[in-house]
Amino acid sequence: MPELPEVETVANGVDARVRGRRVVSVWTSGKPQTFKSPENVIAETLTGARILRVHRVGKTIVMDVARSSHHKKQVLRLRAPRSAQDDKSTGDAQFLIHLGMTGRLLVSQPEVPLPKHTHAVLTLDDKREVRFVDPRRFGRLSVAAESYLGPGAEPTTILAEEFAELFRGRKLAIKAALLNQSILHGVGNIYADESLYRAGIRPRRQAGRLTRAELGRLHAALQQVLAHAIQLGGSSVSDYVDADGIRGFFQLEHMVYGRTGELCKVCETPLKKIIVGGRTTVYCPVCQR
DNA sequence: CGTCCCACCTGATTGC
DNA sequence: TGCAATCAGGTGGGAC
Repeated sequence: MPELPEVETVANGVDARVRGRRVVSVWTSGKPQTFKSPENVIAETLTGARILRVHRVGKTIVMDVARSSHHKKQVLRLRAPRSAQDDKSTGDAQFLIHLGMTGRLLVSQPEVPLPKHTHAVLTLDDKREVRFVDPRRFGRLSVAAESYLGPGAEPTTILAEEFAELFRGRKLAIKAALLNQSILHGVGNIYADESLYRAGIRPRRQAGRLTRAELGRLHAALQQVLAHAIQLGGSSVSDYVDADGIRGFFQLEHMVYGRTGELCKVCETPLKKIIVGGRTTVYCPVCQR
């Protein structure tokens, strides 16, 4: 379920429900590849911690927590070697949740049965549970001591000049560049195709060869599409739901994604499907040049 | 280093 | 109905 608008919707929903609560216990599934930090480190970092807020960086959900001083000592003792930097740390930490393709982060009453493929449960001081559920197990959980910023630029706030600069000299296709999280973070297959359509640019065009005008259109289209999708709670393509179990509505606004062979809503030409950057890509051969 | 490609998983849908 | 093939919102590591 996971591009920037969906991740932001989930993060905001979880934030509204759990901000200020304390984590009293942590359970993890033991499926090794789900955990980027060792499971015991995740459990020990979060147990007893207060949730300060939940937000989004790129496609990653970030839960800021404050640990008690007693607990902080325990966790730091596990990390060797210790540095002076660690000793000066505030005792705050972050729980990072990447949803992969099928991950969900849910806040549930304890009597609601655990869904199949649940990989982590944080029990809160009011008995409710934050649950991470992920059938395909492409999602990842970790904890970090420092504030996580992510590798790429933030698409919702980047200025047009800086945006254009990201693609200078790049030989890869513009669609592949949009998907590359170390260039720009948060954009995935849906919003790459939708923004390229709205900007009138073919997905296979070399990123470094786009004109300044085209990059200006792409910057504007991408920001509009992301803002509109966030407003509608994201796109529910199959089973994506927010923290309340409610589907998004941006899928009703899709012009190309998932519409292979259907007619372009502007010129009525059949939409074409190609593979770019290893991903299915749909575009209008007439409207996109 | 930049770019490309495939493996990593389960489940839903399609096609024979 | 049954079973195999195909496809899916994403990455990360290895090859070139």
